[in-house]
Amino acid sequence: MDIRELKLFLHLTSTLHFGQTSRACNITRSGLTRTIQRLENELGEQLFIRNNRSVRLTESGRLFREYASDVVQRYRTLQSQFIAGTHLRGELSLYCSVTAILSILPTIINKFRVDHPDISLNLSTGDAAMAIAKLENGEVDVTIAALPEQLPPHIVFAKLLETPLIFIVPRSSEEDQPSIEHWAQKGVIMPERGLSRIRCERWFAEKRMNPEIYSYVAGNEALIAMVAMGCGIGVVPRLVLENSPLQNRVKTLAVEPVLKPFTVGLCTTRNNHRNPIVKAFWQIAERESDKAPGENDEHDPDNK
Amino acid sequence: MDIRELKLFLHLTSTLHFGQTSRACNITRSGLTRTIQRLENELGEQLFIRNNRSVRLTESGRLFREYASDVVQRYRTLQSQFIAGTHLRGELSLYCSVTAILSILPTIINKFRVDHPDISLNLSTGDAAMAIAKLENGEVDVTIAALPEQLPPHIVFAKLLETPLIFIVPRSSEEDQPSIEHWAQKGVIMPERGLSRIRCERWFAEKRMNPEIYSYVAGNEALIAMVAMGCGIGVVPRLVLENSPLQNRVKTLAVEPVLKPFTVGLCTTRNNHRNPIVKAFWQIAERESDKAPGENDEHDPDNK
DNA sequence: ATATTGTATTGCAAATTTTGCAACAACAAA
DNA sequence: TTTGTTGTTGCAAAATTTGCAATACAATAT
Repeated sequence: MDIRELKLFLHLTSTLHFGQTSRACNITRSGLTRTIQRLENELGEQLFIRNNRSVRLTESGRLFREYASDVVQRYRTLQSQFIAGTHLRGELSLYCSVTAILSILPTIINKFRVDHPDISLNLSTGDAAMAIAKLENGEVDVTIAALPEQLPPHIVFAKLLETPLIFIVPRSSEEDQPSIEHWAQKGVIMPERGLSRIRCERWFAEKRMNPEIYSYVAGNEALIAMVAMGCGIGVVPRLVLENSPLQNRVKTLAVEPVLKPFTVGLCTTRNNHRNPIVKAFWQIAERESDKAPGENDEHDPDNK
Repeated sequence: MDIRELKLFLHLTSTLHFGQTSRACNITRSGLTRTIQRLENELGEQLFIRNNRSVRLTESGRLFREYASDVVQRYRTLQSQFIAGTHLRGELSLYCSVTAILSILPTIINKFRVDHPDISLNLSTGDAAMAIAKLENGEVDVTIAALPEQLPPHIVFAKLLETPLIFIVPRSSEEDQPSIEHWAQKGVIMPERGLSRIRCERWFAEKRMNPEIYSYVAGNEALIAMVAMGCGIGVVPRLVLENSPLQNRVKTLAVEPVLKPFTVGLCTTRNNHRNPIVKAFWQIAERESDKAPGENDEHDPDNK
């Protein structure tokens, strides 16, 4: 019964929906089921009354929610106390994907600079695919980037937000032919590499489509530009599109099923995670993302 | 970072001694070391400054002690709330060894009867060696008895107190010949079976002594009587001796090393542990034993 | 100096627990 | 009936925790 499990429980009490909570907290549905079963077992009390159609909190569940919420709150306080004890001074190097910079980063950094004026931030940006490598060879302390398909075991990850991956087409195109099949024949602008590419290819593969690749480009901005110019259809995180100067030159295309969304979060190595400066940053980031949950969960046919 | 680990940490903050805490909490020293390391790792804060000679709480440790103590306290409250919710009514069957009856049981039962007047208690006593079996075949709900050498995995145990196992000899014996060797030659009154017998035999084996067995007896009272009558030397839990009407007819013999003490505690099956009536009893028992820690830890060369 | 004792830690393998995937079961909607 | 959604479970892989034995280290005794 650790903090993580309490958080899972709390989230479930708010959604009353295993699927939603499991997606929001990046755990499998079965994992969540097992966690709840474990809690119920340890407490010897049923927390939820549930069948496959509805989930309801029991009276014991309500008592336990009070408890869990108190403990989580108390734990946050403890962590602040740890940090408050020492005046931090030094340097923190961050590596971020563009998606990250456009969303949660400004809020975090503002707060961080106020709380820790004597820590100088060293921010670099680049391909999210490099993030883990940069952590591993010690080039940076923390990264904010999309959660990769496979996370190495010695890396700690904390989700900050999620943003859907969407198809975009030129705005000026014929209104009467919005089908994916049509566009896939005309040409696809494919990301040179990275998660979007993997997800995009997998999506076409699952649809058993064999799209015409018009070109490979590196960087989401470049991709949007290509699409805006009418070269074909492309895939970008919605967050990037919303912040692009070209956003009104393209329009999104609804597809079924949706692509697996991007999960953006903090990453660091287990070792770094103990560094007080990193801890301070981590804590602020988590707190800020809790405040502004941004775009969360929704849809995911096979639940990751 | 679950309740058990917090309790271990709290105990260690009070003893500042890994050996003592590990013995008191029935865990190996290495297990305790690992637990503390785990906590420190998860928090990213050093909790104790320690070398092989001294253990000192750090500032972070003090903060964490506050936290741990709050959480443990809050957890107790939660459990009371669970129980307070329903008025319990029914039956609870208990099986106790004599050692248990003589020590903690009266306190527990008094409290229990006040808190749960509508639960009728069904108390039976007998050989501690039968305790586990009686749980397994469902004859009783809970037992209070000495911790056996090997605890089956589906049995839950909660330590209540510890009492040393001591050698006793007739009081009227010659004062000038207190050596074990001498007595071992004169004759040993051996328990017919059970833990005392195992411990006693092991003790002689480790000393490479081959004592003369005068007789085998069943039951500690019988054993004390035999010793009092001058038939030889024997072994009993101190708690039993202290409550024996014959206690001034025998005297204890200090030996080196001491025998491994008896650990008396609650036992039930995992299943029973979820039963509300059992939970109620369990909770009161734990609370009462915390209040009156009785005779705790002390000596144990090779740490169990 | 050197042995001895008491104490915390660590290597290692065994035991236990947790996890994820895939299959399943239950129920509702089409 | 079929289809889709949702929570649960069997099973095996992965990760964690545990205990034992060995080690490391400091203080005391020899």
